Amino acid sequence: MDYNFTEIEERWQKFWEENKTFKTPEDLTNPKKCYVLDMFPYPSGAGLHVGHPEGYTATDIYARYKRMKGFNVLHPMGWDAFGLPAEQYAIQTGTHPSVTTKNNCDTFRRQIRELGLSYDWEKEINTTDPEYYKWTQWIFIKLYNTWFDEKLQKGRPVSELAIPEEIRKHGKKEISNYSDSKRLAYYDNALVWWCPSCRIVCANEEVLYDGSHEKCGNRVEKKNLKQWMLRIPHYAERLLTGFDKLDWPEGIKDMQRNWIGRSTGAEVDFRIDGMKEILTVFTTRPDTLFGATYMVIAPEHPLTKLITTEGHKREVDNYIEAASLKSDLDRTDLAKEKTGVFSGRHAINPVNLRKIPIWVADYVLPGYGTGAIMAVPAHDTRDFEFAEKFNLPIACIQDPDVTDPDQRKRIIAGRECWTEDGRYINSSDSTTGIDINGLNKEAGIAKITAWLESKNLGKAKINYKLRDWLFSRQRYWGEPFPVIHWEDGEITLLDESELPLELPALEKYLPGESGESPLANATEWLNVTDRTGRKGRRETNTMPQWAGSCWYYLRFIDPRNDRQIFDPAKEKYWMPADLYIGGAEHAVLHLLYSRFWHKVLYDLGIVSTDEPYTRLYNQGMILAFAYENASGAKVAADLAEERDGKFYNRETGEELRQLVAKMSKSLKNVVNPDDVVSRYGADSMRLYEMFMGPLDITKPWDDKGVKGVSGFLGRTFRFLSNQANIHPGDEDGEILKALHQTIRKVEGDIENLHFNTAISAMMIFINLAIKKGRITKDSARIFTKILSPFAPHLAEEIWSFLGHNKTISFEPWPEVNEEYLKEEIFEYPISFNGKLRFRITLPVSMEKDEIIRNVLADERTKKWLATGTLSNIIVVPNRIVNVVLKTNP
RNA sequence: GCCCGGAUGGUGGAAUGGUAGACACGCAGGACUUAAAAUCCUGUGGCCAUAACUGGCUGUGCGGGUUCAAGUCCCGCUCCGGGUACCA
Repeated sequence: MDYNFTEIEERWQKFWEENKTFKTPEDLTNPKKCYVLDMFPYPSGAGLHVGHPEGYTATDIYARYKRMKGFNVLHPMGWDAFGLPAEQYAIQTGTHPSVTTKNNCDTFRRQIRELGLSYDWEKEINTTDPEYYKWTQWIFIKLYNTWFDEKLQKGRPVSELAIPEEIRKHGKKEISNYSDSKRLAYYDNALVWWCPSCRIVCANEEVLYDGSHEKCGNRVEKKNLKQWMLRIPHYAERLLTGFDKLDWPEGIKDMQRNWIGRSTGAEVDFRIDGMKEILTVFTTRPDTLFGATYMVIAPEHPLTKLITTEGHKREVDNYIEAASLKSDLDRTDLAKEKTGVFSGRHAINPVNLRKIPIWVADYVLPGYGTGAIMAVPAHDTRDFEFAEKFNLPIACIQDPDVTDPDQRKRIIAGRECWTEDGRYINSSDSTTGIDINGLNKEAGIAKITAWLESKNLGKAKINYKLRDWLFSRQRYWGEPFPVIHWEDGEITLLDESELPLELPALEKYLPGESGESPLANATEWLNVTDRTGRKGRRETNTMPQWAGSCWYYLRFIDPRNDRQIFDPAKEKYWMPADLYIGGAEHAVLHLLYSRFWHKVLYDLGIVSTDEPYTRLYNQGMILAFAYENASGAKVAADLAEERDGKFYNRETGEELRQLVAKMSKSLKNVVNPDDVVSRYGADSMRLYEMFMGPLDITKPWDDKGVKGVSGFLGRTFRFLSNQANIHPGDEDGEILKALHQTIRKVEGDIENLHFNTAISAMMIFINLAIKKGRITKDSARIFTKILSPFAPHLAEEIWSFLGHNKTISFEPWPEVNEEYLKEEIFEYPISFNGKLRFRITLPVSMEKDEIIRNVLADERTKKWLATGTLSNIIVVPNRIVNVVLKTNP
């Protein structure tokens, strides 16, 4: 019988749908549960590309396997549908984004269904559905009403915030300001990145290092705008320690650790000569205080203007002005050439009471640490560069741990910078009584920090790079904030009962050039009046796209609940997500934001776990071959033809160059999953996606590879669907052994997400079975079961041939019978000095001595013994024998 | 610059320190066919020897090292990919 995949796949997709095969079990008493989660997609107009099904197939195999293992499985899919493309389209055509979104979701859903992915569609969610974003707004209210208790390291309701007497006596306004200063969500003037092309503010995270917007590639500018911010840095420590119990790739944990950027050091107070103000700096190297020969203060620092002396005022003001006009791009661009001016003022180094000049320079950033530094040019490369340029003194205070005597001389003379360890020199002072000479870095840091603390001159301090999260966008197509700004300046949030606050209908979606959201045009929606007649305006910014994806995994648990965000009993049962797969592009932002929200919800008792995703895995990117001709013009991939290892344009015959690159329209190398499905079938598509290589690596799509797996499925189908090949007798020993080896291999590989080798194991089995010509019905059943998570349509079809009328999806996963795997004999590789020479077949139970006797007795051994003198024989039972010879000269 | 990956046949890739190249593509030869496609069978890292069976040398980016034994562990590089960027 021919393998008619189209017919088979349609039939089973229909069957699963009609029978609600993959409906999530309602019974919460099964102790075995498995929540298998995909990063839900943004439904773009282009439809699915082959990168999507990679992760989806992996989770699908895992979910199907777990069902067969007796687990209750939650495997949902939904749409992260707020976002710019639908809004851009609305601006151009006037089509409401919800229309565009609905069409795109329909396409995605159809494509996903056609891949035979076993999602429970009753759990489908859409972040743009008011019934969904109602709860996004609800969480925002929770964030607003939460403060972070440093002592308990825990978020708590603002109602539990103790107001200090000091504040209380200043009245209501001060009290309210005080709580606002503690809330996890706050509204403030912020110097923010603004993309003039998208007319939107961007989070720091969305601005690339070259100063361009990651979404559109255009240059961003700084703008001062009133914005909503979230105090994620409060959770920095918890976000770091949370990793300990997570089964995540180390690389992703590292990326998040870098992003959080914890650094330990000390804050040190410097007196300013002739003023009562104190200049506090943060340093990771308090041990180098004796080498601090000048200070640098950021132009934006509140003390900068104050400390500047009359004679330097003009110069400093000009510098501040210039720095404020510079975009951060310029600031980074000029990184190679540092700039700065002298303030005219000196600070007093607390360790030796020497006066050191205070400079103003923009290589010190206002947002990190205290916005001012002590400069130790001898032991910090940036300070060294600056000092060299402006002829500032460089005082080496550390005899470096170097072997090169010339280098050591240069360092001690202050002609070269040394940032590693060494022994302190010139690091004592009789007036202040501190002395760290002779110590190394670790001991020096400890001693100086303790001394600073004892003299009340400073304290140990931990700093983080992580900044407050800019949480508003000047856009229409996002969640509206449940916020009203009153004419008297008060800000109130809607009551939970007033949610959702729906997006109003608009005629024009274009945002204002000054940073006004298009919602400012929705007059009727915008203006509100309270009972007392006080007038107010709704917040016109909307939430960023991250908002909806921060918590969607929670709504999947109970998506139709209209009274609660979810039923707590269900949350307790299903959380945390046992497996979460998606692209590494979300390694930092989505995962960090999402963990942050989750921890807040945990602190408030809304969720039962501290972390949302137990096991995370990143699929690699799928690249594709692209072709260009001699002049560099791209040629569509399907026009390229290979002959003798060279590539030619099928139509013009000109020679082409093959490239491997990301799929893109401009390279004309996009592979459309629909084409693959119609040519080879969904099962082949699934199998190829998994067979290409390890899930986590970047790999190129090659149509020829699909042929390989499709051939395997065809052979399997033809072999197992032919009654003549299925016999009623006892199973052949070799087949039985291979079958059970295959079960074990496939099971272990699925658990480890090594799908490529699982597939190759199944290929090996089928090749053997075909060679043998027949197998028993039992073997056929077992093989069909282990194949079913990978190629579910085909497996269902064969399962029904084998006489079953129920779905294979819940058949128990076959057990490995160790009896069949036992070996009587082992073919020992015999090597001489590590080089394999020949093999001897011996019983597995044979003792070492006996093995050695057998090896020595072998005719072929004599030949090799003649090349040297026998010195040792290593026998690793059932593995290898290595004869060690001393070679004759 | 710093952090993290990676480098294995013509290609994608396999290998708990123990038989390198599983499986698949491609290629070559053969069967079926009027022919092609499809399908099936055989071979396939490189080099050398042999009529052949077979035998030898060599081989996992480069250079060292540890070990009876290294693709795998250690040290030093090169190149490629990802992240990050004056973070004090």
